[in-house]
Amino acid sequence: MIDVFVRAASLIGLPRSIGEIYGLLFCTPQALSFDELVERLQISKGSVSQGLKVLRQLGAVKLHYVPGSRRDHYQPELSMKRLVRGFIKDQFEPHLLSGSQRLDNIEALIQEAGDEASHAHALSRLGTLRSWQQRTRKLMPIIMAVLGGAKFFDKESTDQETII
Amino acid sequence: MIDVFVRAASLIGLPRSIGEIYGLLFCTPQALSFDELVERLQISKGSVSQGLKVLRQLGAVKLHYVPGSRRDHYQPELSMKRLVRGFIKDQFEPHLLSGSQRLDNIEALIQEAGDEASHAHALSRLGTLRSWQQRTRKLMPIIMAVLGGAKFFDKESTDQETII
DNA sequence: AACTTTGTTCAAAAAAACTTGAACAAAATG
DNA sequence: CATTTTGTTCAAGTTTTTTTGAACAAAGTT
Repeated sequence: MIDVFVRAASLIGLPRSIGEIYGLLFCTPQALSFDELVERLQISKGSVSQGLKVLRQLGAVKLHYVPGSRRDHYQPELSMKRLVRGFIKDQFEPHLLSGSQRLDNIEALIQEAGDEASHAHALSRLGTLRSWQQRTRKLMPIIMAVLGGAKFFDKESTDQETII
Repeated sequence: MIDVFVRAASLIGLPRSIGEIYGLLFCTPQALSFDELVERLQISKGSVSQGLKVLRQLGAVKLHYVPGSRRDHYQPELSMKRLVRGFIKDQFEPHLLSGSQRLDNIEALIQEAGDEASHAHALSRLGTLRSWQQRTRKLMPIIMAVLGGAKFFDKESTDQETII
């Protein structure tokens, strides 16, 4: 079963160890401590520390207080919506934001150099990029809405425009 | 501008060279031949060959016949919808399909071993995985619909099957 | 305060991914 | 049919990413 998460992790560009950690937490009934992860997965403390750091950043694991123990215990986030949101916030949004800036820079560069004809083509392609970016932005909230179980697509509102 | 595509490529787990190839095709007004890609990007024939192979598989480039030339010429796919569809078809769907199988295998394993209590927990988590998978499946056509502007979600068919 | 427990950091080692280039195949040309 | 053009394949080299483990910091115990 852990293997499912190792594959999923690699699918979204995360290292094997992170898949293993989340996978074990997902499978295990109780919250697990740092040491238990190291021991049961047979990976180094360094990997577990780094892996948990990333998983916390993504919001994929939560700290869970265990009475009578000084160690941190971890539980997996089980809400798909929150998992996806964490991933998008952490991995996609930064690129989208810096992307806007970069496109503006490119526009400036186009103005500076090049002949008439290539100007026109370059601007046209820049327009394509901008439209892609805009559509990506529009898509995100829709994905979140679908995962959240919101009822956007019922008989009352079948029109796409009202959805976006 | 090519840099934009190099970053985008690495974001979705594709190597730099592929981003460069698509990026150059995207920027250039005319279709480019194999040789022109090698020469203008200063990368090896091997990389260009491999890169074009992947881009063709993804449907991200199209062959473009140039009269009087024996060489293959390439043009970029500019429709975001087709680009995304190609990516999903090639990179996601195989995982989803094999994932279903794998989950069935896991269910069989759960039946075989383990005590009463862990049984219950394992089955519960398996259910979570199945629900994630199902929601992912439902999401794909919605994404396509938003990108394509097709009106899939009318009163007659809100069901996923009719869309695919 | 000295000692133990718990977890982080980071340089070096190991593993994985990517690129190169030479050998090879396929098809057109002379 | 030999030769040239065009593109693919794949083993070896290079680069990048991931993992390890030892040194370190922080905080709790005795």
